[in-house]
Amino acid sequence: MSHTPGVRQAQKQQSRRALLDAALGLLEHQNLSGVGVREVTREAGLSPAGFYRHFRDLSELAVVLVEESLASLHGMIRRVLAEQDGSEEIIDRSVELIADHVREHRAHVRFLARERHGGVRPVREAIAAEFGRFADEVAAGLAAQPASEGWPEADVRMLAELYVEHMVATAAAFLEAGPAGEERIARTARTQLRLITTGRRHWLDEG
Amino acid sequence: MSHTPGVRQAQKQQSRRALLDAALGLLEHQNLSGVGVREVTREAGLSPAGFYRHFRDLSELAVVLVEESLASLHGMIRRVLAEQDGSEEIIDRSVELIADHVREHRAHVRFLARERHGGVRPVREAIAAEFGRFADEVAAGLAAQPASEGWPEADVRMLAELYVEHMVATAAAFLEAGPAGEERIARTARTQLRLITTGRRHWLDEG
DNA sequence: AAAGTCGGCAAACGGTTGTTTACTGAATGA
DNA sequence: TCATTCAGTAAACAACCGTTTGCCGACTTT
Repeated sequence: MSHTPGVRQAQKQQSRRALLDAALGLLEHQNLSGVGVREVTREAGLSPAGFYRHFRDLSELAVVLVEESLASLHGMIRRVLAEQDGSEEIIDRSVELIADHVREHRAHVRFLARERHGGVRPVREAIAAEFGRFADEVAAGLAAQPASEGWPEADVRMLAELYVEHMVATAAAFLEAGPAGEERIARTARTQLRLITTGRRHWLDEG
Repeated sequence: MSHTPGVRQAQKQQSRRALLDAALGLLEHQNLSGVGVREVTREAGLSPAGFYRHFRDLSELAVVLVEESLASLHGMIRRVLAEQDGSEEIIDRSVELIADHVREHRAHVRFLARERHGGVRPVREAIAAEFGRFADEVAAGLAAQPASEGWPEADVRMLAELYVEHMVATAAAFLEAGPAGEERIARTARTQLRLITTGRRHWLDEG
């Protein structure tokens, strides 16, 4: 096989992917500050030096992981917002979606929860930035709902942030709980969402 | 000086304190998985071997730090709950207390936020256990308030967990924000608390 | 077919690490 | 006073670490 352009690039991408996957796997049980270049390359089946053909740094690799992790989360939030209003069913469905997401992307969620306040500045900032965009999107979705009529923009934004924060907390709780405690977490999360929604319905009545 | 019993113990406690303080200092900018025994002893002014006269492990030391960190937080929550009900002023005061606490115990708060989902199992579990006790205390405080009359115990508990989660999130946000963005964080936190409180007031009206 | 590009490798660099060992000397109790 | 305890030490251990170097050989372009 030769003279077919793109083989080189494809092989390189494959190694790159192997590095990213290996790192994500290791990060499920360790901190970013706890994994090393050698460890990652060992797991990926490369030589230590090979790492530097792809990333300058482990934190550079981690920033890529951040983007990938939140891309999948983004898809989820879009599905939630597509449905109508703050009704009872949409709450059940949201929590179920979060649970599914944690089951399917356990490593990504762990990584985000772990490094959100972790010791590596650039990674922390990347996560914060993505979460910000995330809240923007939620805010836009909320603003489009009838329940938000007459709401000041700032209030919509703070509600969005509250929802995002709650979603992250719920996802983290799912992570920690075994399949046994899953239902308990879900029930609590649903009730909390119902309470927040109650507050939302009566927000303009007072103050 | 001699023959005065207790000198030995006192000196040992002093070294122990030095180790704990050194570790806490280092943990302000690094992950627990990122600091080493040698690094801590160097900072504390001990020889590496000296560490093992006090702790078996770095994670054993960290668990002690967890307890110390939450002891100070405990004092804070007691002050908040001592005041009356979910009125407007108590919300302002709570957020102000959180801000103060972060200013005064920055290292402790950083440590908790960082290791809450960190890579060291025993530390994670210690933090989770303490946060649980914490929520218990908040729940007890809430149950004693008139606003909780007629509430099922489970609902009080979930409200307590929501408050605790929100408090932790707020504290973490204060950490990340420079003194400039502090007021923005505080304003958002206050509004969110007001919304939750609104939900609380109308909780029994529906559903 | 020849020349160039470049991803991956082995090896070496100087440095770090956690932990154990045998020891010293001051605080202790008899 | 004398024997004992024990916090702290220096030194050594083998095992790692991140990063750079020079090189090879398969892909790519001309």
